[in-house]
Amino acid sequence: MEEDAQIERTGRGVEHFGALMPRAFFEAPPELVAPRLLGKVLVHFSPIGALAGRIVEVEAYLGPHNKPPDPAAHSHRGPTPRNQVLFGPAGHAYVYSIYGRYFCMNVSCEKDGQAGCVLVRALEPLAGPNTASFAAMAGNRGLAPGAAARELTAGPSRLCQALGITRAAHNGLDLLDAGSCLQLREDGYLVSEVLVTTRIGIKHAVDLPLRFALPEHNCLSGPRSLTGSRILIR
DNA sequence: CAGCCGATAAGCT
DNA sequence: GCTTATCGGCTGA
Repeated sequence: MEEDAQIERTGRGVEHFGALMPRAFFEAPPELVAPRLLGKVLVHFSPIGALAGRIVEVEAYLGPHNKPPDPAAHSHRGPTPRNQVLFGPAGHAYVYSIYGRYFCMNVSCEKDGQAGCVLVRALEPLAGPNTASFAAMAGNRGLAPGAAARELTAGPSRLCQALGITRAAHNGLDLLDAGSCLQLREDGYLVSEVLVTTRIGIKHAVDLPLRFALPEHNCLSGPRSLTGSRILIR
């Protein structure tokens, strides 16, 4: 079973999810990386098969070198055992547990030595209804195979649950390595317009416009009343 | 649909 | 000892 996942992540069929993303894409400030990460594909080559989603909502968290600082970021007070991945090279997974029950996944940004990351807040499941992959993601969430897509992956901890992402298995993994079971890929999906709002669920720096999403996508998390401005990218 | 609330434990001071 | 980048169930409109 694990062999199947090994074969699938490097062998034929993997190109279905597009090409591995380049490291340089992430060696930049998170507020620039975050909007451009929308539309990209997160894949987990799990023991039960490939589980994937298209990124539709993210938030940027800035490293302590920033002026002004970002007190909402885990890296705000410098390196600790928990957040050390954020101070390492770009393109790695920072997975942490929250409220004792859930996980959230970030992608490290900036070059080695500097912190900064993008929190993945929502995905669109890359598997249609009535597929085995969709049923597997629903099952991971404790839902019936016919559940709505947004019930699977709208929310940072929901998407970790759906894809089977955990701190023990995935924290620190290189997301840009063909041998990793967790990867970021780009398949040519084009994003032209991005919704910009304040971040969700934080107590500090609540007014910074660092949440980015595909406008009116039905898999977004958070209150629908949260409005913001729109920007054009590329 | 919006708003409130409790669960539950790691991480840091 | 206190905080917390969440979720799901409940209430009331």
